[in-house]
Amino acid sequence: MPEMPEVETIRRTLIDKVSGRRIEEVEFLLSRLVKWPSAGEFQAVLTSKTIVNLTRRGKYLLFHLNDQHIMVVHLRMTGRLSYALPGMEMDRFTRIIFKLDNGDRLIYADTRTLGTLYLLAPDELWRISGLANMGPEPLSEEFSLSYFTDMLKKRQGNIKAVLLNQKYIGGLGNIYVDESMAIAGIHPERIASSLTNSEIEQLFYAINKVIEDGIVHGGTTFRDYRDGSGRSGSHQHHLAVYGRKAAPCFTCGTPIVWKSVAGRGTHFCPDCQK
DNA sequence: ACAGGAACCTGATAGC
DNA sequence: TGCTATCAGGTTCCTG
Repeated sequence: MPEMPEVETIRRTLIDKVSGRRIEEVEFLLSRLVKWPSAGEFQAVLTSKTIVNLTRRGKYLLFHLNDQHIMVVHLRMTGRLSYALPGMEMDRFTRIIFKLDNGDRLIYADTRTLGTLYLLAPDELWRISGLANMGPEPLSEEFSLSYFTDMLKKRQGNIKAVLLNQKYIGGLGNIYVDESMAIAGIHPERIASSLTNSEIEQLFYAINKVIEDGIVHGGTTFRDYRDGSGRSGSHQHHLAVYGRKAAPCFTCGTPIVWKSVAGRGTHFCPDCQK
């Protein structure tokens, strides 16, 4: 579910609360979400460790611990991380509970249970291929117009598939990809290498703008997404095409088309996007 | 390299 | 009301 703006919002709403907190106990309601090491070892190593920092790379959250280990969390489609005070009602889909030294809890909840957790030593990040092989992120220095241009010129797949591929750009997902293409006026089935320099520049601007706005608005809440304090985002009120199947395009009034592209539900204006 | 589909899961909703 | 089909902010693996 969450894309870079949502994961970044979760990071920002959690960092001050969890930093400096010692994990006293890890309680599993569903231990199979831990992919490395074994659930037992994950629990044993994590217990009594202190969280010293919380960072993000693409859609991954990295909890840095005082012994240099890193707990890596990927929320996939419906994962949620939230900070809970004593007496707060438990999320119905709570899967893992981290009990903290001040009596509060960090809750991992996940409806579809597709999320993944890892506990790694600093030199073990290669174990997560999606993290190790991730491309540059929007809004970063590495994600430059020249990188973007050179990369697209080499790709023969459709632009939608390329933008979703985390090894080329880290952090984009289905919503923000559709929005970026809408803003740039690019049809999702265009072959990436066929884009002109002018189109590439517009798309580059659109991607950065859409991600920046998404962060400013605290993410997009369609159904499951909540930030670290349990609050919804508001970027859903600023979407041009995503979730607007058959509704009139804000620019030309033509009904927004829904079609499966690159294996994902894709929204676009057939008139504005060429 | 790339496309398409399946798999991993559970739940909400639309349609009949 | 109730049953069925479809879809869902992701990623990976397999086949062609």
